[in-house]
Amino acid sequence: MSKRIDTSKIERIRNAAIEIISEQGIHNCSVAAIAKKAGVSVGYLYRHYSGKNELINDMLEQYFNTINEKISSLITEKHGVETIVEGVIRHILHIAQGNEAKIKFLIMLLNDFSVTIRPSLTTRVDALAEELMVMVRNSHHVRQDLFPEDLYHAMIGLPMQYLALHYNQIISCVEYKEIDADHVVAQAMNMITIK
Amino acid sequence: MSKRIDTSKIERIRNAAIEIISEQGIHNCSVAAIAKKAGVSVGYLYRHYSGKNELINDMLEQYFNTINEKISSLITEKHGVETIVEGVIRHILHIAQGNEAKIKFLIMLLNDFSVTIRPSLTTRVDALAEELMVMVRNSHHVRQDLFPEDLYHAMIGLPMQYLALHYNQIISCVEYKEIDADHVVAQAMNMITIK
Amino acid sequence: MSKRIDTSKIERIRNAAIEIISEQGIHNCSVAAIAKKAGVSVGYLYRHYSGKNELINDMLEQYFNTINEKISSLITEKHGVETIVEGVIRHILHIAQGNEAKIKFLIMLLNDFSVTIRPSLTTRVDALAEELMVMVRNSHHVRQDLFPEDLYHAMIGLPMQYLALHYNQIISCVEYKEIDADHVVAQAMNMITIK
Amino acid sequence: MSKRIDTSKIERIRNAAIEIISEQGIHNCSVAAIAKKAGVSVGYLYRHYSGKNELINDMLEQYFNTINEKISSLITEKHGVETIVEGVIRHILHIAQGNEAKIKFLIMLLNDFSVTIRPSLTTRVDALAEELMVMVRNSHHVRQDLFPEDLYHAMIGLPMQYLALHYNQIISCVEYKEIDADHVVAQAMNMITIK
DNA sequence: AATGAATGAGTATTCATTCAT
DNA sequence: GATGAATGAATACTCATTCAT
Repeated sequence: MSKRIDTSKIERIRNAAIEIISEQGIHNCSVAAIAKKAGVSVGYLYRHYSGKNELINDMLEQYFNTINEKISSLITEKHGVETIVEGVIRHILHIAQGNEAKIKFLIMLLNDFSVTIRPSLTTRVDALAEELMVMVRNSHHVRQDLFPEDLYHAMIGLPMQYLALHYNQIISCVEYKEIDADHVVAQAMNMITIK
Repeated sequence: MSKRIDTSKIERIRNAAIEIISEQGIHNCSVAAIAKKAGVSVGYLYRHYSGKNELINDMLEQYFNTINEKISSLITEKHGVETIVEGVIRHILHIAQGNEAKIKFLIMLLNDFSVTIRPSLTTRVDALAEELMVMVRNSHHVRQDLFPEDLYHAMIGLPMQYLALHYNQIISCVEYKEIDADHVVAQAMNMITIK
Repeated sequence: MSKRIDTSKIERIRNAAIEIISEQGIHNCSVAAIAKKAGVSVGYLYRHYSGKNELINDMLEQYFNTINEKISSLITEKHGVETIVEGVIRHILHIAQGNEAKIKFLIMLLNDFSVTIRPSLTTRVDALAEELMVMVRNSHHVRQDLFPEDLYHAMIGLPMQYLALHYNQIISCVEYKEIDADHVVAQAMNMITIK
Repeated sequence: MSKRIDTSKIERIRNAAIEIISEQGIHNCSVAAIAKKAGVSVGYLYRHYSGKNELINDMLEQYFNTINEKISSLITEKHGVETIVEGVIRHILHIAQGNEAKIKFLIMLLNDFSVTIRPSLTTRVDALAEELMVMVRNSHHVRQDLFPEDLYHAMIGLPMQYLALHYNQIISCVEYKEIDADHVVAQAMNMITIK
């Protein structure tokens, strides 16, 4: 083996970070704790990230980009807006089933206004939103008064909202029920399609 | 005046706290900074709250309860579900205009899963949800397949989502546009009313 | 007793700092070690100094100023240049006898060019130098080609040089001999008086 | 060429080290920074020096020895004490003009009492001092009450003192003036010659 | 009751040193 | 021989909490 960056270590760092953050919040998540959980030295972490902030921002960008890639691939596959929205919602709920921490991390960070989102991420989201808006204009079943943000809410905000409620339990009756993907998709459709 | 707890001091503490937290996040908000901004001694703060956590939880409960009270009063006024949903949305967006920090604080805390929501709050929300569900069942215009959480999302989650996007700027084009309350209300209606 | 800044604690911090620094150097002198040696908490230290740098700079200024004050008082007492130079030399050697660490600290700091000397200190030294230069011009026994820096070297640099050699032992034969104040004074006189 | 230690690399390491140390102090000079500036791997550095301390001590010895060699060669050339003292002073000031870092490094280290000077250096200095003292005893123009340390101060301490004041700017008026070698030599002569 | 001085555990980050390649 | 990735102890500094006044 040549001396090469051990990607599994980086992966372990990321996993450790989202697990700790999703359970204990950004504050209460120390670099030392991440390193320990990842089975990596603190110094190693700092050789790959310039600091805690960069690590978190990188992860936010990377994980959000998995959603962006899903959107991208659905666009490439020539699906219609409705199918794309449905696909993204199911994708997000699917991730949540396999890796609760990942989605918790995303929801927490997107709603922590002390975190500054990188321009590179915004740019990418903007570009996708624009592509989708073009499709909207060519679609008969989709409301024509939609804004890019409406698509964002239908595809991403809505499923995340359902998940957040599931996690924070502010309505207790939701507790152990699985989230019904069909139901969330139906609500999203209500938001974007013509009655 | 009798020797009573000086509510104005408590109020100042709360206001100082949400302002600092909404701007800099929970972890960059020190108790000393809150006390200083509130013009109160650190010791005073600790005589009324057992610690930083209790202060934050108290505030979360109190501020969320202003929304609950709005719902309660609308129910008392014998409005229908749709009117209530609309009223709550407009209420939230109205608060946001007058006191951005308050809503930012609520959004941040409701999406920080390291914060444990007090049973007393959950109980209250559950009770209101149940009352609303009863109204749903008696309403012809409202979907009968709704769950309590759907009402929550329509009334509270949705406007907060619009605000969050406004604050975190993950779609940049939303930047300086004011949030259109009518549009948010319309989307909420799409979610809960029969087409 | 009223709540007042405990000056003895500050004094203990300073003493701890010069002792550690004079023995182990600026690097190798940690804030924690200073606090521990002073019998004070780290937090206490930080309530009085904005950081390690400020502490060190403050001490440098304060200790150098004890020399400045000596010069000042000798000027006020209407002594001639030669008497002043002699007085300052004896003062420095006297301090060294009672508190080796203090002088070691001063010598180390004045010769560590990574330490930036505060303008307030420079200003004071400049002013005293100017006063002395006026006296020089009115004195018949003193060389007229002297620069302010020559006075500095005669009064301060020279005794400190003798002490430094005593401490660093680069000439071993000096080792246990006491520094002969008369000898140092004589050398200083050779530098400033007319043959 | 045979497999021999690559002296140019060692030289580069030393040059890198004094440059960084003279600008930023010992404690802000990391081994990694030295190696990088020298274009050498950290591991290479450690194959030749047992650690940072040894590197610094070696450099101190080597650079101080360039002065010793100057003294030695002047002795060999049969110069008198006065000529030797003058020669050394001019040598030091000359080095300072061409390589400020080298002299700064020497001054800093000689006045940092946490640095232990190696016996090998002390021995050499003592030997030279003894040789010079013999010359002193045979010279009519030179004071007979001089100690070895007086010679040290006249030759080495004094010019370094002038340079230190130039670097630390504790008297600001010295700022941009070049150091006048003749003046320093004259002061040294005042210290060692009979009036 | 009210204050804010004092504490010290906890944090992010750096860097001398080692050692597998 | 050379390298530089990896380590983890050490450091400056912060801040929730306590308690004497």
